[in-house]
Amino acid sequence: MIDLIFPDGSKREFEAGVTGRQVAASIAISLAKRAVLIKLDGELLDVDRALEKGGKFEILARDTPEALETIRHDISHILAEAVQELFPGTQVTIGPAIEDGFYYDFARDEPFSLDDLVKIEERMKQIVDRDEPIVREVWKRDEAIAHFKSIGEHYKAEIIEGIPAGEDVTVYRQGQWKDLCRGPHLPSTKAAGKAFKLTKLAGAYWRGDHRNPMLQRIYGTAWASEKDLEDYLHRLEEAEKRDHRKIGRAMDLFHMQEEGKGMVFWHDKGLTLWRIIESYVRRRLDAAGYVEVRTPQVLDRVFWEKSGHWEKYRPNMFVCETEEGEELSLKPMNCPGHVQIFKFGQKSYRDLPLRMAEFGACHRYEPSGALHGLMRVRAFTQDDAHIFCREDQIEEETANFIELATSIHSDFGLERDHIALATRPEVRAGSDEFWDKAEAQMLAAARKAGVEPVIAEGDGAFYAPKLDFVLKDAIGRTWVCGTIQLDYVLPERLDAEYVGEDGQKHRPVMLHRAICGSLERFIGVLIENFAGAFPLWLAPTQVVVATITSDADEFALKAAAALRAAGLRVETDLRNEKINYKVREHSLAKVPVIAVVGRREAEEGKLALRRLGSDGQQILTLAEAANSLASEANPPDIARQRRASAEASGVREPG
RNA sequence: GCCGCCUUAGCUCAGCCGGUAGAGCGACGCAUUCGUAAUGCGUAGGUCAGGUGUUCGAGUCACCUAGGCGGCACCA
Repeated sequence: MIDLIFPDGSKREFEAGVTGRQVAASIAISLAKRAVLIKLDGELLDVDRALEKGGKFEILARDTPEALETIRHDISHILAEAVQELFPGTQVTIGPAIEDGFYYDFARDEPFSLDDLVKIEERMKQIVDRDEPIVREVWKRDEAIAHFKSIGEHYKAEIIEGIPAGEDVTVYRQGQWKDLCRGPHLPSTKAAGKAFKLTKLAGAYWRGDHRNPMLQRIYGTAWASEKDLEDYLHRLEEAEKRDHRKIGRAMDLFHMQEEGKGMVFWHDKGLTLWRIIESYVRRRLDAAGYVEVRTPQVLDRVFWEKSGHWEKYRPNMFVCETEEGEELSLKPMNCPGHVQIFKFGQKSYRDLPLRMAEFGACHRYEPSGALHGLMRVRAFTQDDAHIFCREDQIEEETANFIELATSIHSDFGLERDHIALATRPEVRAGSDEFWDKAEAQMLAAARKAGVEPVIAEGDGAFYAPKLDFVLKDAIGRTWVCGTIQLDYVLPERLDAEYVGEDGQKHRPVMLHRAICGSLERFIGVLIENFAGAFPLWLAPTQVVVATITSDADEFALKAAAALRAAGLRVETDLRNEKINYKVREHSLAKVPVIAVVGRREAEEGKLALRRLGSDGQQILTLAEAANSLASEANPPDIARQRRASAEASGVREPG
């Protein structure tokens, strides 16, 4: 007999060998019908699996997250079955559930086509209709290897060969088709449902290693219901509309072209956005006690040899030669330059922490396949800084940085999803003791700032752990913006030192940190976050003064001048077009405020303000409009200052 | 870099079985002065990404190159 403990805490005895479905039936027939999986002591099992031991027991229906993942996994198997039916000779490899769906990797000489995808999808639906029972079988490891080899499934055989000898393996059978799989699965192909769609064809290396052969991966999405599927496809469409490459062109922010792969041509509107961001960040850094520097763009090879980049990073560096035979490299990063400034003259412990910032233009030769709009480029500007400090200052500096970065991200409307602590990678410099210490320091600093980081195992830089800021945008997608990395290595390599209280020379520690990451990428993220509809303080064009008739031209020009004098970025639209047309055009261009001027406004000296996304209007005098828009257009840090000083002066006032 | 797909007017896209280039938007011109998301008419605009080949004939077929897109690998 075995004891099963139900979620409500009640306990019941069952015969050993009872199945989840039988247990469910003992409670209610309807429950047995709905049951697709069970959970025993946290482990997911097939609903028809004979239970050999007792424990905490839960019956899962189709609408649970666990079932959804299993549905996706089932459908990847159905995909593999369909592919092998339609394309005999294709070898299967692996096919897991992933976020929003699943994929399956196949080995086949002939590439699949998009038309094949349609056929495969039809066949998959037939397999679901066939209602093939999905049955778990336990095989001897060696028999399984022999079996899969005999049917020409060499990748499968290789996978099983990785399983320790003597262990049994499980094989799931659906109809005539079998696959090595740990499970669990739903009871039959019908249970997987038809709320799925094959989405893309892609290449992927066997076992994720570029030295291995390339397989063909078929991606799909799968959901518990048709409605969820539709919602997902709709979300995809919405995300596509936000694509920064599309919006960047539509809003005339930037462009890229063939001759400058991975390089951005910033147009005036895009650069306006850039300048706003840069000056905002610069103000925040000034206020946080940073100094700003600028270091050379191109430096002699000798320099990079000393820093270690020539050896480690050479393939990613843009190198050039001069007539005189010098070999130079564009800087791929700013750190070695900053160390030179630190080393210039003598530094004392009194100078620490020294927070050295640079909006540093860097060039990296990224593989062509990695380039992606503004998100991954070859020429970019980091909002970089290095904090030179003593070891006992690491914690406080890191905690302060977390606060600063958090505040800046939230000013840009980006919510934090989590902070990741990236720990020691497999290939690394330094002893385990060093890593224990460094990881503990970063963890303590995060906690000091009130943050519990999510551990990202093995994601650290080769020289030290780091904290990465994972932000969430308006539609829930996450982006990594901002990082802080602890570095004991570079100060050592480049021989940076300061004189301590004891009069002796000491090695400083370096904290590499960025808040936006690269300005290019950050602007890309902002474009997608706001779908181009920037808040007033960021909008490249804040106000368009649009006339209804040419009688209002003179006043419109006067109004535009007055708004500009109040510090706003203003354009005029005096074209001989209907106001409907102008409103539509500027709305599509995501201009936050359209100031409409007709004969009436011109006579009364007023503006009719129309906000993007609303059809109401606000009639204000020119002076009122200039005042209220100008104050609304203040960057968040300046707005806070104004509020604070207003409050301070308010306190002093009597009464 | 690797696998697959794509590249036609400024933009978005049609173009069948190979027969010599189309639309909408935009631009420009004219008319229109019209109160909150598209006024009408007209005009111009193309070495069909580049190259080589097959063919009487190539936007269309084949091959090569480049760029883009989707993944993979990469992102010290």
